[in-house]
Amino acid sequence: MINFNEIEAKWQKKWEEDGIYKFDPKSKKEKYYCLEMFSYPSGAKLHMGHWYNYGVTDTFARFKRMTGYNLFHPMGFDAFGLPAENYAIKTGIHPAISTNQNIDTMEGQLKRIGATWDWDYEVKTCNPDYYKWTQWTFLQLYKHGLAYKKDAPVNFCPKCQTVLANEQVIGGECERCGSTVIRKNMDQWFFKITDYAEELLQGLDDLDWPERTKSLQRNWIGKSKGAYVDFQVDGTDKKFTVFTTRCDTLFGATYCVLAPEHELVDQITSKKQKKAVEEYKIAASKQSEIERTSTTKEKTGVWTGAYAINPVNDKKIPIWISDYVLSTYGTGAIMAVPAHDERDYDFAKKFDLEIIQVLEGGDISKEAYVEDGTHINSGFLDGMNKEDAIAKMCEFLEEKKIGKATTTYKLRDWLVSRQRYWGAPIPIIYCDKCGMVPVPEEDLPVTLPMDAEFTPDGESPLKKCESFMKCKCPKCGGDARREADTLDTFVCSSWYFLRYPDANNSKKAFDSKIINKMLPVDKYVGGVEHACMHLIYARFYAKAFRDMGFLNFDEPFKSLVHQGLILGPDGEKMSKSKGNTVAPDPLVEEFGSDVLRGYLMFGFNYVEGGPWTDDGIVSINKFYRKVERLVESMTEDTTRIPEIDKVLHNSIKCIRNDIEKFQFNTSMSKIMEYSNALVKYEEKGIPRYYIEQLLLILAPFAPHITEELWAHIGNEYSIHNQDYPDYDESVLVESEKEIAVQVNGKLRGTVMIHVDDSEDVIKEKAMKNENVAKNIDGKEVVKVIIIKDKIVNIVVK
RNA sequence: GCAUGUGUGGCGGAAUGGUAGACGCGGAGGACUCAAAAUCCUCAGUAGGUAACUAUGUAUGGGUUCAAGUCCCUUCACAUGCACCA
Repeated sequence: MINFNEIEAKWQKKWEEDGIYKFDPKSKKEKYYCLEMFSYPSGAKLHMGHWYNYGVTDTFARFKRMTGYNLFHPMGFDAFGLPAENYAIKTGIHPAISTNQNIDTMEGQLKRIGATWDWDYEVKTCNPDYYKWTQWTFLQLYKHGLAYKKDAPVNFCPKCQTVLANEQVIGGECERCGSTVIRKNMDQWFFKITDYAEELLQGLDDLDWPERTKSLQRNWIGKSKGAYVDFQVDGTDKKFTVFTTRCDTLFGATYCVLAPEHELVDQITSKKQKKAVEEYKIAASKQSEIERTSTTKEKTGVWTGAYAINPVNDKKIPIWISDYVLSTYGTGAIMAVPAHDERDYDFAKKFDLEIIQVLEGGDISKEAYVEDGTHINSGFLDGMNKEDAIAKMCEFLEEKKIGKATTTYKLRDWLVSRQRYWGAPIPIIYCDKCGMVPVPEEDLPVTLPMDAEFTPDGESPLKKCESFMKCKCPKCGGDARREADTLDTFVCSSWYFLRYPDANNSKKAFDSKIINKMLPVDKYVGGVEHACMHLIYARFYAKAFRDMGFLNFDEPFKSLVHQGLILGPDGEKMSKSKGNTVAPDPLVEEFGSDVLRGYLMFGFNYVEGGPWTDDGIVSINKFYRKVERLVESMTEDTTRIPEIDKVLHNSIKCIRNDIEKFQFNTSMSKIMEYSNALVKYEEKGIPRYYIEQLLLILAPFAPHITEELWAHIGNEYSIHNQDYPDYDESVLVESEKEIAVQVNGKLRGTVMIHVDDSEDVIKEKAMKNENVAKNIDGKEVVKVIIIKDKIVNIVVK
């Protein structure tokens, strides 16, 4: 019996020495860029999720390799970030040291998977030779007006002591530590991702991505078509603009609401209302985001004492402020149509404001009518449906120059400043004379100092590091200060897939000629949790750098797959606190890497995942032992066995088809079917050809075992350089076939038919079947449906 | 509330509108063995029947079709995301 661990170590060493998986840029074969999301070296250990992601995807990569592609399959580390820094704060070990230690351990563990990664192209984002180019990408965005600094209300996590991107705030809480995020005004760097909102949305349609992920991104981008409408404040020359998706209901607008933060509030508030308004504003600002946006909360608000003029009927309508209007969406001001909007209805009822019905239907004395209906009480819109009324109203507004059709997005610009140490410094210099000056490209990288004090206190750690902060202005040469914030780690990971194919280029971030040939990534595999962060940022980067002329493509990931989640044996998410984690390492020790990989492929639907079972892995072990036994029964007989040929070719056909769909479980089951067919001939001995085919079809699934057995039967190294078996359709054509016979759609029997049988013959055979005859006896045959090779359905009355 | 996805044996999970439950785990029976392990063979959705077979069955209720796990509509449950988004 083979000792799986021994042979795995042996072959891994040999593969590495021979460099058999090294990418050949000069190859004539078509490239295939297979990429897993790179790993974050926070914990020192690889977990089951890594194995599931990397081990299984490697089988796919190997299959591509054996089917004639020039495989490019790199791996690297997303090495900057908070966890490493927090770990450092706790232990006192410098993040540079702990991160590199973690990377070393993880590399060792990754290598035990026996994957086809080409480590020559490895990328570590915390190395200066990488973040130099991250900084370069920042400068390009800056140069093209896509990076800007702004004093703005931002999400601040009091525990992590840093600002967060919108994408990192989950339900008002910090994505990392769960603290309640507070809002704070700070001077921050942003990337103008909103410039690409429409393109990011449109581009989704053509991507081979899971529907769920596309829907998450669509949702996040949050396109909404509507109109701006200007309202004059009565008795003044001031006006404000509202955003509405239903400008057709303007005749039903009986009041307006401004967000408490709206700039006009102070200017229009009457003396009498001043105190109430001030108090309300203070109360609103004290609330956390969660309290403020709770849907169950009762409506609150205060009248400003001012009136606006409804532009369609010149009616005076009161202007209120309320926290149910958000300053961050639309214009921070709304027109309220209480008859047809639930929120406005609640508000109007509470404060006894007028309600005018402008759409037919419902009973507005009880609740808001939010369905569609014919317009009433709406002047020139009366009798129209929604679409016509919206069009007509937009026309009216534009003609009168008091509004226009527009589109808004929920997507905000990407906030990239972080008041943390372990990240790429932002390459900007502040000079008293010249102002804000970008670091010249030739001065990159702006090196992260190793001796900074990084205990967080709300200030950027780098600010306290004089040796870092002090510099000369690149323009005038005078004394200047550096930007003390670092870049969000998502910036580092927004372009790493562009670096890989040209990873060792010391002159440029990447050579466009190479990148344009090697990208887009053909298959990208990773967790769904990145749907609205990494995956949207990376798309933005590709589009921005296309517009700068660096790239000739704009969608970095043509085809995307999310692996499911491997749960604990109890069906719950694995977690240390629940004590239900299953670590891969001991399993590799016990069964070997091929067996673990095998179970991960066979035991789950890849995109769904599911609970771990120990029995499952044992079954794969059993299966590979069976393969070993079959190999032992090999003979040099050269005869062919038609019965086995049929199973073999069918299996190959199914596997080739299923692997493309990431259906490793069914692929494995087809290999099992084939080996079951061989078992029948085990005692007589199995001809060499069938054993070789077995090893070849299994090779991407169990790379070490098949390599060993391939050598064992005296074949030339390496099995992984062989072509993957193909099938012959003609072998699959059967002269005789059993098909089902139904009577009125119910199965009543089966009959053997011959390929040459005419429909009449098939019909006759079907009718003659004993049980079928019994079921149609005494009834009138209305119709006989014959689907060749599949089924006969006899319809009787 | 909105969006997306999921719902199939004891379990993991299969099924281009065409014989539901492939493959595997677990289970029962048998072969080999002094015995066990390993291995091999057979059985198995559920109910009834010795059996042939019959009924029933893919969350729910309806529909389209000669034929529905699959397509359409209703309801329910679970998961994920967004959420006072005007």
